[in-house]
Amino acid sequence: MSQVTAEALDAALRERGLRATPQRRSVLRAVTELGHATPEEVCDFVETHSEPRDSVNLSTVYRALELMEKIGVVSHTHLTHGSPTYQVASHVNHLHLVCRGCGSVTEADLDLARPLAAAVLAGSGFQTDLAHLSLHGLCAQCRGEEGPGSHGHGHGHS
Amino acid sequence: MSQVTAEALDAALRERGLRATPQRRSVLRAVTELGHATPEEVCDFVETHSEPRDSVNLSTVYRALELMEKIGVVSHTHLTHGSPTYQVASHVNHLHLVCRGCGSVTEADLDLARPLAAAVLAGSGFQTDLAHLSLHGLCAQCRGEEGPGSHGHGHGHS
DNA sequence: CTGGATGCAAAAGATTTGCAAGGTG
DNA sequence: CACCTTGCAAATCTTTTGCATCCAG
Repeated sequence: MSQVTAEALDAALRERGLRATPQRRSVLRAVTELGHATPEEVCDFVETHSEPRDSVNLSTVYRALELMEKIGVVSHTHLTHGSPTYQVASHVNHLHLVCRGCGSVTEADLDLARPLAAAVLAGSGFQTDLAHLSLHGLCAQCRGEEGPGSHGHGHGHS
Repeated sequence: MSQVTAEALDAALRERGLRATPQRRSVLRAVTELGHATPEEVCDFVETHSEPRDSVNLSTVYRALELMEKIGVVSHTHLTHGSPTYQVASHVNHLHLVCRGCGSVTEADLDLARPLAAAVLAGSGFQTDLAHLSLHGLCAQCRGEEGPGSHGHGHGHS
């Protein structure tokens, strides 16, 4: 399946004696539709796409995200300096390419990383969790702008 | 070069009209000796390994780290949820393997990731910055403990 | 000397926690 | 009905800023 449904969440929760609540479903829906989002973005999304009375408290979002990650429904990655971003687990068979130029996040086939994971496992006995893998660098567009011939860093920019 | 010396820092700074100060050298030394460290760890290290009067203020550490990253002397990675960790740039030919079990950080040869970087570049035009690459997962030891037969975490699936 | 750098304290964010009230099973 | 969840507010932590003072060049 390529989409985590409310029922799936529901089931996963009950399996563990946890409760299926409307807030948790809202959070999951937000993460699903946003693709990848920080706790705050999730909060905003829910607030925007529901009746005012259906908004979810930020701390509840944090708790829901942490819980859903624990039961494997979502996973998180560090895209930038600030907050971590969450994504639905079914969305996890992609590498995340985070551009330090424009901040964009694109995806690539996870299979590309399997050889690396295999090599690391063979060499160090370390089992890579591919769901958390994100590559930082420059997207095609920003590469053009920063120019290949430059001397490197030091371009003032906060 | 396999080690960033105080003189190298000095030079890199002056080249850009910036000033070489004892604080910046202390920070660099801390990062060098610690291998990888958060701003706070750097601060603690300096405080521990110098006369009390030579300690560096935390905000100075933040500023120094940011500056040194900009001029390419150090680079940072997100090892865990919390603070980012910095490492000297010359120390960058390693992959970081971050264990979610014990929190340990070990290293592996960066060359292992070059094929991946090449594939991503070819496929998406995205130029991976290998200096920022870290893999999350379970180290050999923790794999043994969490054991394949355990109830595990979110291996579930969607 | 001059302008960049530092320390300090306060400001701004991000995340967590305690607890009473509310809702799910 | 029992107990997990939520909302809210306060407590923590982390990172950033404003400014007067200090020091490298």
